[in-house]
Amino acid sequence: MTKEKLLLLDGNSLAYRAFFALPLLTNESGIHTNAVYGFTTMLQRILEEEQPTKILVAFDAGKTTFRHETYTEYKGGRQKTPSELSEQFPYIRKLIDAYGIKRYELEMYEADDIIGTLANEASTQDMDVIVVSGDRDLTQLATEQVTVYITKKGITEIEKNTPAFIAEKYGLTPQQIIDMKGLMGDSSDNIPGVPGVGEKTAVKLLKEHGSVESLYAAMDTVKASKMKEKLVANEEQALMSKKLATIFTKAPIDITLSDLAYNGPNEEELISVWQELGFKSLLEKSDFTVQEEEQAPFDYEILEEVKQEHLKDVMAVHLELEDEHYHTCQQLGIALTDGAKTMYVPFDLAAKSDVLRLWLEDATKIKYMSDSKASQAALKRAGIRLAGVEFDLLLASYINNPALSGDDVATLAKELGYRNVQANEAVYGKGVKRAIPAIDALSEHASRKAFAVWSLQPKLETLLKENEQFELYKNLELPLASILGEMESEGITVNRATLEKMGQELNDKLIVIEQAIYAEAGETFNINSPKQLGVILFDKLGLPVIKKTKTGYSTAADVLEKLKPEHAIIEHILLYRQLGKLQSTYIEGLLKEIHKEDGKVHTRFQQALTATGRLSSTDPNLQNIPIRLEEGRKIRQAFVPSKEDWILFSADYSQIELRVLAHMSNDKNLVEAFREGMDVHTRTAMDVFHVSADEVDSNMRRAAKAVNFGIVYGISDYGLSQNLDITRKEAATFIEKYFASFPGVKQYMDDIVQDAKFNGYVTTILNRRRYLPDITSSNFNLRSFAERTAMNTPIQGSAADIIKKAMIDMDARLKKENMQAKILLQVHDELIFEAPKEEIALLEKIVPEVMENAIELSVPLKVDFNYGATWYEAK
DNA sequence: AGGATCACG
DNA sequence: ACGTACGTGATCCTG
Repeated sequence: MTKEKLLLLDGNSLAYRAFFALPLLTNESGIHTNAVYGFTTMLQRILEEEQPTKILVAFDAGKTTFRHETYTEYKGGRQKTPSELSEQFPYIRKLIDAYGIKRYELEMYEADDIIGTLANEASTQDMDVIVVSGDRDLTQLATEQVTVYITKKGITEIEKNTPAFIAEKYGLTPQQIIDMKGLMGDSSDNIPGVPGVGEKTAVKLLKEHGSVESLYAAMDTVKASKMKEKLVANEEQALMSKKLATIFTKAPIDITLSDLAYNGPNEEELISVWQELGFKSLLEKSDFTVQEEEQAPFDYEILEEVKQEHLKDVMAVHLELEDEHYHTCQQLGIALTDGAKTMYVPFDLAAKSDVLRLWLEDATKIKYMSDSKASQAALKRAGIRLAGVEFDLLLASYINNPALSGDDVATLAKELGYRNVQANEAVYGKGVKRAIPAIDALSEHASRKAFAVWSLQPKLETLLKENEQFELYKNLELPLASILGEMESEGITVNRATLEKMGQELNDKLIVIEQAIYAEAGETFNINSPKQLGVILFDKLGLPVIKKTKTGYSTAADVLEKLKPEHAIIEHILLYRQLGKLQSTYIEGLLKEIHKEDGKVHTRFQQALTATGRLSSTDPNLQNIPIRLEEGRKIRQAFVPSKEDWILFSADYSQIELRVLAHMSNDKNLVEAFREGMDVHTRTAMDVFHVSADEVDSNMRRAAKAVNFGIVYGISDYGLSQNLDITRKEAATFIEKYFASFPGVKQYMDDIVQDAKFNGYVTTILNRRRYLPDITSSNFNLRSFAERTAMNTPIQGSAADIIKKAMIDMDARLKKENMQAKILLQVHDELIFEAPKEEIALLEKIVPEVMENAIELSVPLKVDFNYGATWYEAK
């Protein structure tokens, strides 16, 4: 075994050094990063050069230490730590944790004392010790075993203080460094020493007498001089100074050397911290991404025929797909494992195997999978109706922590410390080099995934149960996955001809507007380029600059809206933008997504993506089809039922988020408003403006509505002022009046932020969690954002819980009633169905009934509905 | 690849 | 005093 090497870092001192050595760097979110950056580069270098086996970073704990008992002025008169530095300490701690390095601080003691104590302890064992600090005092710890590294010139150079080095430099032993300081003092720590004695004198005296004590013992022999008078006059002060400068090596620490083992960084975590801080150069230099995981050998078999004996009652199953577009991509193969034997079946064989198909369709045969919805949809295309999924790694991992990104098995597994599976990128390649690998690599990759799912199932279920989230996962998300899969596979019919006709008309209009803009600008340019547009508007036409972005002038709609009276071009640009958006995103974009085979679009609902528990929709996104402006709303005319004499039926929750807020805050006034079936915005206006219901005009209601939105988002006066285009002060008054009228809401908002600070997370009605690590950040921006999130997430997330539950109940009810009606889409607070006309009456009864009773709140839920021959008409 | 913009709830 | 509304996805431009 190689000799142990202990690295002891003086966290505070190194952070200070780095801070003052480097210019004030900031990252994208405006946090200063120079101290963290300097600290990191220094740490990287030392790790590389020294290869320590144990590490500790020590920090100073509080302001007072035991030294203050000796001398209350200790470290007095110091400049307060600059806020640009103090805001970096949380990141330094985060970084150290990501490295897997232990850190420690102790009340009443300084980092020096922790380091001294551990260095001392290590010296009793056969261990090399390296101490790193920016503070020269630490050199007193140097021995044959302990080398003290002191940073020089900021942090770029290091001076290695061994006893020999110190002897050469000062002619003193390391212990005499303390005496030296006792005599000369230290202005930065406010240690007085003997006035008039500097380094030279101190060294000379110590060479002659050995120590402060012996110097005073031998004072009689010293020749009378000014210096002697000073020494005599300050004897007590010299002895006290020495005492203050002495590092205490018997601090009552409760860690031992064996706690300090260093096993390398948690790469995921480190990369994420570096990304957060914007350390691009370090990310590029690091070999983390290219580093191949050392793969343990893996045993599996490629089947040439699937036999009954291969298939067990409980197995992990992985359907390997060509890419994430599971409605269109090629299915490559199926891997199966029962933990003992792992098998791979090429998909062409699987598709032909009745044995395998029957097993996959058998709900009593239990399957553990990851992203079962993707598999369900891709199998359906091959005529296989997947059933019996009892575990889904993707969903379990998402419920456990929705912040974790990755959706492939390797990423999910790695987050749980399981590494015997490769990233898709490593097997398929990326960018233009991406290709389906040969059968041996492909089959092993898929097999390892199945095995990973098998291995992680117990662990995740335990984690979920510990957090009381197993119900949410098993009874909500898992069955929902199957329903969403059916919705996606069913798809919604889009009338190509309708879109193409709209596209033609739009195109004609766009050409006219484009010419008008060029004429008004006096030249042609790319209207879609904010940069070029900015030059035209603000430089050439000299319009007033209202807002700027990072990259230049802002030309966003709210800015242009204010510029409307200034120039005729503005209106044209706004119209060009509006129509251009419709053309590119909703006409051309949607046309590209229509499947030739069935004339439908098949979106993918991302079920494990949002931080709040909502779904999202991609390829195409069917959750942001225009509705607010009439021109855009017409796009909905292209969405039609799949069969003749069918209709589209749309049902949406009225004010679900405010109802959730009423329920959770239990605010008397808000609860009463909903129980009495009042218009909540009108009610808010009455309270805020102190008027009666019939005195509320449209402007008052509009303002009240904005306040209600603000409340849901985690209000700020600035945000509200921007939204309503009023002054901050006026906005603040609104908020004040709102809270006076709805004190329960105010109480809830305060409580939820407190809860989040205490727990580190917030929860929804069905116990969905969102962690908010920034809630205790010293960075104002980050903390404020986390606070607003703490207020908003339980509301948005609980609304998501409710509609998800409604979808499950709805699916069951449609089956129970033997209906042909199908749920096609979910748009956060709205469900869209298609059904034969004959079922309209029944839908009108059961849809609101099921949705309104999905979850019982202390206020009623209300559902509005409509139907028609197109989505446009179902309003 | 990231920013700006804009579509939705 | 600090600088903002919460949650998404698609398209276009630019470096």
